[in-house]
Amino acid sequence: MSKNDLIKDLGPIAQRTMADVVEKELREYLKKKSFKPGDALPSENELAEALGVSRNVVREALSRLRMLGMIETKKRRGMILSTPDILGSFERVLDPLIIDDSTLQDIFELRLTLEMGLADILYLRKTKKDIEELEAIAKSQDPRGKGQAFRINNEIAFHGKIYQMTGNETLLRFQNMLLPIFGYVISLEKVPQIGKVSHIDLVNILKNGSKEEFRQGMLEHLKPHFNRLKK
Amino acid sequence: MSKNDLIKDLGPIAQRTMADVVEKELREYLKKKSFKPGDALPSENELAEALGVSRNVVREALSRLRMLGMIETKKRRGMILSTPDILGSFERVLDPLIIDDSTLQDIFELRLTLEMGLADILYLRKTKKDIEELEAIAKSQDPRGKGQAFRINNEIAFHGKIYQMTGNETLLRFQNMLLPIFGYVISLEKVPQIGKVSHIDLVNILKNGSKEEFRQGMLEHLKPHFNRLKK
DNA sequence: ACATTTGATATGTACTACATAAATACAATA
DNA sequence: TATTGTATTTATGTAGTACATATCAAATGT
Repeated sequence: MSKNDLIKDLGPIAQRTMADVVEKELREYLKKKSFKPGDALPSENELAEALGVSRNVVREALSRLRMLGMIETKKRRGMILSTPDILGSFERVLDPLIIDDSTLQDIFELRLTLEMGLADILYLRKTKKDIEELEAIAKSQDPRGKGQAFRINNEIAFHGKIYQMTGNETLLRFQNMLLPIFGYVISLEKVPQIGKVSHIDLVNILKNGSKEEFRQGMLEHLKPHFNRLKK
Repeated sequence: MSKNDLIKDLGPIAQRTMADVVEKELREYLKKKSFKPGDALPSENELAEALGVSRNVVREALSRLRMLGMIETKKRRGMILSTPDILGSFERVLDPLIIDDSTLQDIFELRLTLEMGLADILYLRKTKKDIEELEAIAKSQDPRGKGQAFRINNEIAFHGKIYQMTGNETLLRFQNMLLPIFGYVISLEKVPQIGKVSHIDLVNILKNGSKEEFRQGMLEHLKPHFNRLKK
């Protein structure tokens, strides 16, 4: 039996450190006690004693929760529970360089999916003012091209504006975080492909067209990217 | 001048601890050195000395990176860089109870957006076998209802299967993580609303209908949720 | 050549010590 | 009385030491 087979069957034993255990323990503790944001937590010493570990270990666990924004600490005042920024932790990890190819591809598709699903909420919330701003962005795009950098920035501005028009702050931030990865995957292609439907076309649809037309237009706009997908 | 005005003008000073700084420093270090997964890192002592902080602080920072899956540590062997599970950290924070209402609403909309955007990739990858499995799930739903719990589980199974059919592992996991929040927001409503298009209808469209028909069907299916959205 | 022992090394954990910030109480002053 | 200054206490932030443990590598023995 080869070593690889063994690894596959057994796998490495995930040896958890005390910090891992304490982190989990604390998380469950917070949940069980149903603390609300702003509530005070026991002191580090109390936690250490209660858990039977050194204050060191407790601090490592707390450091993690602090990074996630689940708790805030103030000197003397102690620690208080707070509402985490759910995308904050995401942001830290989202670097094309450290993510494996398969996941990169998945995220690429995730963004395409979002883009295609936006129409309904977009049509619910779009305002005249927003459309005008979007139009300004679309028109600032010189058809003869001002170089690669400008084109990419314009692309980002346009699609970013669309997300912003949904009025969904989380969605906007999320897509902003996905951008580097999207850009990275695209950059792997040699020849930049451009869809038949331009930004200006999309703006015009937004002005006069229906949701379905917009969705169809977006699909055409993103066609080169969809064509890239593997079956 | 009122206290609130003062807070608005000045705001609290965000005091960063050494662990915060070191975490950032290490992250940039890893990036700059362009380490690849598997590469060995300097020891804790070396890092502490180089940064001019105690090993304690370094460990708190490393503990965070370890939680994110960016590094793995083995005794004596030292630390190695690894590819983080991008959704892992997300999972930790995604609890309806600790997320503020506005973000909950955003995530609710995010899932609706995904659902509406799935059609293209779904039609690219769907197989006959998958559709049969989906049909089995849809048919297991007794129209007279077997109680709330069953209905919810069936709902989850059906939509989960659709995500799985896209062949996008990240997307599937992502939606699984969004489920509790989706469920939570729905549970706030008194009367459960059901769309005109049923699961079985959707399966039939998948069998014979076009992408656009599917999207329209999904919209009808999710209509009650869309109606809930605020303009 | 192979098995065993030994030593060195990096992480994991514990403990101590002290600086620092902040809340509280209390005294002092206008 | 209200504000300001001072002292005390307390919890976090940081440093440092010590040691257990696992593991790699080299030395040793058969």
